[in-house]
Amino acid sequence: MLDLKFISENAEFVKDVVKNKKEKANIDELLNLYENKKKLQFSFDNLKATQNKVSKEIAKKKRNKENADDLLAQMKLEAEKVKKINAELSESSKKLENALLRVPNVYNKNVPIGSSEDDNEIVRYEGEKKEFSFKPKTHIEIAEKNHLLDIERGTKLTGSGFPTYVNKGAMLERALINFMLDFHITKHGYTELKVPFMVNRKTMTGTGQLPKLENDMYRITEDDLFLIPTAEVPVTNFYAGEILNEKDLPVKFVAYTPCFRREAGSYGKDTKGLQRVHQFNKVEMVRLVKPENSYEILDEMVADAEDILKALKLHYRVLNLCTGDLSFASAQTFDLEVWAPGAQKYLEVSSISNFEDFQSRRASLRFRGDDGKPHFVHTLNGSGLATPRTFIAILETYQNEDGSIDVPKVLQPYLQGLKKI
RNA sequence: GGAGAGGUGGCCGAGUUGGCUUAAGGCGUGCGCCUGCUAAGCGUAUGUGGGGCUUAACACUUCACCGAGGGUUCGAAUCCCUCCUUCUCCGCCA
Repeated sequence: MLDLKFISENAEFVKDVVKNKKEKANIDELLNLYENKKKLQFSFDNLKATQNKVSKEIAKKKRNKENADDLLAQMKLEAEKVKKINAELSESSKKLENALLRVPNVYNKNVPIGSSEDDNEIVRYEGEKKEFSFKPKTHIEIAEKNHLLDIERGTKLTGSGFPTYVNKGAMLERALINFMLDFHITKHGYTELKVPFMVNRKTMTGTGQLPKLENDMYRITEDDLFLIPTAEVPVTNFYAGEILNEKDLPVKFVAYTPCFRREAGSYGKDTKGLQRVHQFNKVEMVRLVKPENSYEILDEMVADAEDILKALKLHYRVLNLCTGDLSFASAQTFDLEVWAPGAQKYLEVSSISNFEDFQSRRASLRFRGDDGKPHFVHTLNGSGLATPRTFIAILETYQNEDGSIDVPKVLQPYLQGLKKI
C-alpha cells in the first residue's frame, strides 16, 4: 500500500495513476476517511489521557484509604464517552484500511502511459526466429504425436485447464524445473526456498492479491486458505512483520511451486493446449533489497530470467509494460515473450517487477539502516521461468520435420543424456 | 482428534490476591569516563506505530501495543470469552 501522507500530498498524481492503471479506487473518499480518522484519533487520545490521569489519582487515594467516590462517579461518565468514541474509531480505521488496500501502486517515470497491451513498449529482440524448411507444427500436434501430454484425461480428472504431462513430456517438464533452479542457484547466487502451496488471508494481503483478486484464486473455504497463484506470495512474505539487519540484505530467493489461477473472465482466450491453464509450474525469483538501487536490481533480474532463455537458445523479446497493462502492485514490469514458431506468436514466459515499498508496507518488511531506524525494503520478483509456454517454445523451436524433438543441450543432463524425443 | 503446560521488549526473565510496574532485573548493543592495550569497572542510553506542536527535522508532549480479537471495570500483562500458535503425552496417518 501507499503511505497515506504521500497520497494526501500527491492526490492528483495518485488519481492519474488510478485512472491510467484502470483501477477503481476513490482517492477523495479515501482522504475524507483519513481526515475523519485523524479527528477521531485525536479526540480518543485526549479522552484517554484524562482517563489515565484520573485513574492514577483514584489509585493513589485508594492506597491512602481516602474516599474517591466523586472521582469514580465522574470517571464512569468519561468511560462511556471513551467506549463510544473507541467504537467509532475502530469502525473508521477499518474503513480507511479497506480503502487504502485498494489503492494501486504508483508507477515510475519510465513506464509508458497506455491503455492496453498494444501500448507496451518493445525494448528489444534477442536472437533470431528459427527458419524451417517445412511448416512448423503447433505444440499440440507435436505433443500428440509423441504422447507428451494428455489434455483430455487431465480434464476428466479435474476440468479444463489442468493438463497432465505423460512420460517424456513429464520428464521434460521436470528437467526444465530442475535446470532452472540449479541455474539460478549456481550462476546467479539465489537461495532455494521450498514453501507451502496454500497461504492464509494475511499473506495474500501482504503481496497485494487481496482484497482485489479474491475471485481469481482457488480458495479452501473450510480453513480460509488460498492456493497460491505464484510463489511470489509465500516467498515475499517469508520475513513479513520482521525488521532485518542491513547486513542480511539483499535477500535472494528462488523457489519452484505450482501456480493455481482461476483465470475468471478469460474463458475462451488462448485456451489451446498449454497456453493458458489453471495449474502450471513456475520457478520464481524474489529479492528484498535496499531502496536506493532497486531499479538496477530490476535490470539484473531481467537478465537473470533472460539467461535461461539464452541457455535454451530460444528467440524472445523484452517488453516494458504500459500503465494499463501493469499490475495493481507493480511500479514497473518487464515481460519476456518467447517466440513460438508453430503458433507464430510471442508468448509471455516471465514477468519481472519492482514493487518498491508497496508490498513491504503491506507486509511490514523492514530493515534497520545506518541511522538505526527501520526502513521498508523494496521487493522485486520475476519468473525464471513459467514452464508451460517455455515447454511450447521448446517443442515448436526444436521440432524436426518427422515430428521428433531435439532436446536442448542444457537439458540433456537432466534427461539422462537423452538427445532426441 | 483428545489431555496437559505455555505464548511478556533484540534475547533471557519477573510480574497472574486488577491500582506507587503505562513492564522490575539481567544479557546484548550504542555512547561517555576510567585504564600501557584488551578485559573488567563506573555512568548513561537503548522497542514499534500513530497523533499534537513545528515551514521541516530535532526536541517536547500524548495515545496505542505484554500471541490475535472481543468483554468486565473508574482502571487489565493480570479477571472472563473466542481464536491462533508452541511444547509434552495419547490416538490416527503418508
